[in-house]
Amino acid sequence: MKRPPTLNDVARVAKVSRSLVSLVFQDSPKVSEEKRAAVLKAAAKIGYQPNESARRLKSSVTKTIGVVLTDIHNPYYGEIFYGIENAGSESEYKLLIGNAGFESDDLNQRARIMGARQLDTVKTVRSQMVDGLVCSSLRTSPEDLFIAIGSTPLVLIGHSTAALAKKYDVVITDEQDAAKQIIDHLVDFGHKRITHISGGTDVGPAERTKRFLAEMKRQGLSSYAEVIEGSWSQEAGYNGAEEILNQKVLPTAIYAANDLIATGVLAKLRERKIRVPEDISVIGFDNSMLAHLKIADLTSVKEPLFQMGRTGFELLIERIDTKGKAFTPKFLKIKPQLVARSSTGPRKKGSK
Amino acid sequence: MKRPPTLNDVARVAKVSRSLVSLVFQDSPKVSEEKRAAVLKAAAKIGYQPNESARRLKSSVTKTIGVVLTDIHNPYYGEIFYGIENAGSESEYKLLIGNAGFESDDLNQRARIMGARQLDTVKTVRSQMVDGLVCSSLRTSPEDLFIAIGSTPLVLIGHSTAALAKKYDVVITDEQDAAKQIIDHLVDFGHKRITHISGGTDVGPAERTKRFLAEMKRQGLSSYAEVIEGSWSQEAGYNGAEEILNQKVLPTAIYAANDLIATGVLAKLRERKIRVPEDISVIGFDNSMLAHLKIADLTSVKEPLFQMGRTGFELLIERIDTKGKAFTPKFLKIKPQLVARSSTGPRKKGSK
DNA sequence: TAAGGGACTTGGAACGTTCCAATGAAGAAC
DNA sequence: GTTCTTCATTGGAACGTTCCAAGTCCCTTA
Repeated sequence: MKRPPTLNDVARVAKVSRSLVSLVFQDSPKVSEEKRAAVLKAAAKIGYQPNESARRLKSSVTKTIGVVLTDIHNPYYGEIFYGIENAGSESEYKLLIGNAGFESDDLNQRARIMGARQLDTVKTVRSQMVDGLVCSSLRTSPEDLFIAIGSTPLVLIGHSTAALAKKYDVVITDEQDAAKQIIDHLVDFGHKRITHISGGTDVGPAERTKRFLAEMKRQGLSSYAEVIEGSWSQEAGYNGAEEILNQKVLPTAIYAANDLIATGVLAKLRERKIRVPEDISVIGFDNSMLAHLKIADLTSVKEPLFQMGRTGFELLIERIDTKGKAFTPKFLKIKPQLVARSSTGPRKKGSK
Repeated sequence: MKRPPTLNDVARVAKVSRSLVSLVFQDSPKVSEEKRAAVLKAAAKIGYQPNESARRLKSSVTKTIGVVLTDIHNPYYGEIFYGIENAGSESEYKLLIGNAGFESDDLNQRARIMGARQLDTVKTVRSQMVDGLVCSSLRTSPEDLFIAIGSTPLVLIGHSTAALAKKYDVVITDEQDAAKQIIDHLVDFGHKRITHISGGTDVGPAERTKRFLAEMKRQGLSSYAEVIEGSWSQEAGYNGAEEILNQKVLPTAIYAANDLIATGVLAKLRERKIRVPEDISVIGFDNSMLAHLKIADLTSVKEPLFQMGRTGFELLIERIDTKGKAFTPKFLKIKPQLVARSSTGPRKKGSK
């Protein structure tokens, strides 16, 4: 059970000093080509791999960024991570991933448990000596976070509070612009009577509902706006659509708070033989793979998750490079993008 | 710009020795309650967090398992990770995640690039001093892997080759049983003429096709079996279904190599006003969220990914605990589970 | 021929832990 | 009252790296 080879082993084989080997692996320009080749050859021969832990321990700068994801299982965070990794691969930084766990469907539980687990994950990742941290949708209390994070630079993606935004950079979706694009798209098709099926009363979905109402008001359509409270599930869409269809005056368009809800709406409409988009237009949110499905072909709004990941990473690097200097935290809103498909179309003639 | 507090800082504040503080954080039983409380209090006061890098460096046993995922972005690996994490949280081990990148849609590229990136990731993760490694769907060459991995215990999940299975434990889906369950399910409904739309010619999908044909043969239905070559996309299903519908004699059931392909099939059948399951039964594979959708409601086979993750982790721990002893690598096949929904039903009367 | 300088190379002292062997203090046994 | 045992506590030596200051070598230059 021999231990893995170390710098010393390489040095012995290559007949040079420990320090020289270290320099070679740091890509230092002050090593002669001759020695460099000898070292590399010796390293390959005995299968040497630098010990990352030792490296981290010694140097104050580790060229490593910690990424705290809320739920690897969830494609939403996967997409954000995609953006982070994409920016990361263009830089000299390595990424260290920490997963906070798995989001429960029970929303009350979610906030409570996730907050604690996220905090643990932040601590764990930070204890590995990273130069900075990117966290997605953190829900910990600000005080706990301040202590856990110390002076390590931090960027938040996708969720924030006033207390956090005061100290750290934040990158989030521009929800106002999303609502504007959605309502504009429907209004362009002549729609007025629009019903929103919400994702619930949690902070995120509530914000979405609020923006919907604000945008309808801006368009002078307040009296046509209606909201049905739901949840992030297809059942919410299915039941919500049922409720809508039982009304005397039907809306001509339904805006579901996410794609999953929208598929529930489609299922109900299909069951009732109501044509989409001829009778009713349906619009979703996320532009997830569900929207892409030919059996759904859903108009949807693409949250700029990839872009948010990229921007978050870049912001962090900037913060690391200027560490120590005073700064005003940035609060960036990234604009989403509406993707039109066949589930939306002109308002049915004769409808009110 | 002060550095984070260390053991020494805690020791100074608590007025004890460095070693004592270390013992407290290792939950050693030989520390008096009195001192333990004092240390913990001091640590909380100055916000001490053990430095994981230093810890890893010193101890030969790190109680950390490295997990190499092929593509965090992909729910398939997410589900495997879920199982690993679930087993991990019950143990005393921490998890360190490495992501090999993102699978390209181009299958040729995929194998080549992914192999290299996976190898890098394995090296990176191993360089952090982990006690063992769990890897999902590795596609590296065995020789490279042997060198990169050294004597670190390793378990492979989801994919393997003869050369790898000779040295390492492997956990994979029981594809034969999956084929059996699918054909049994359809035969029970009276189906004979069954067409398979494959996922392509890569190792994984080819295996699935092979199992389909073998199972049809076992049932004495070889002459009714047909295979249409496709890919992991809804277009493959859409076009495959088109091809099927242009035939003189239609199959009474279509077995799509995964759920995404199956949704393409559904889209085409719906377009042609062919009823599912009354006219043709459709069955998918993965039991992904697509199968759950009310607009698809697809009978599908659930790959035991969660279970595979769990089993893989447990196997690894076993291997670590008996490290140094000779062993015969295990090759475990986990049985999948068929989930019947409304896309399959009795064979249409009068069809051949 | 000696001094100066550039280009490489090297030893030694950290980094924050763990672990071993050694210490001291207290009680138990003689 | 001495010796033995047990227990909690401690100092010191690693672990594999990096980084600094200090070489060494060889080539210029006066």
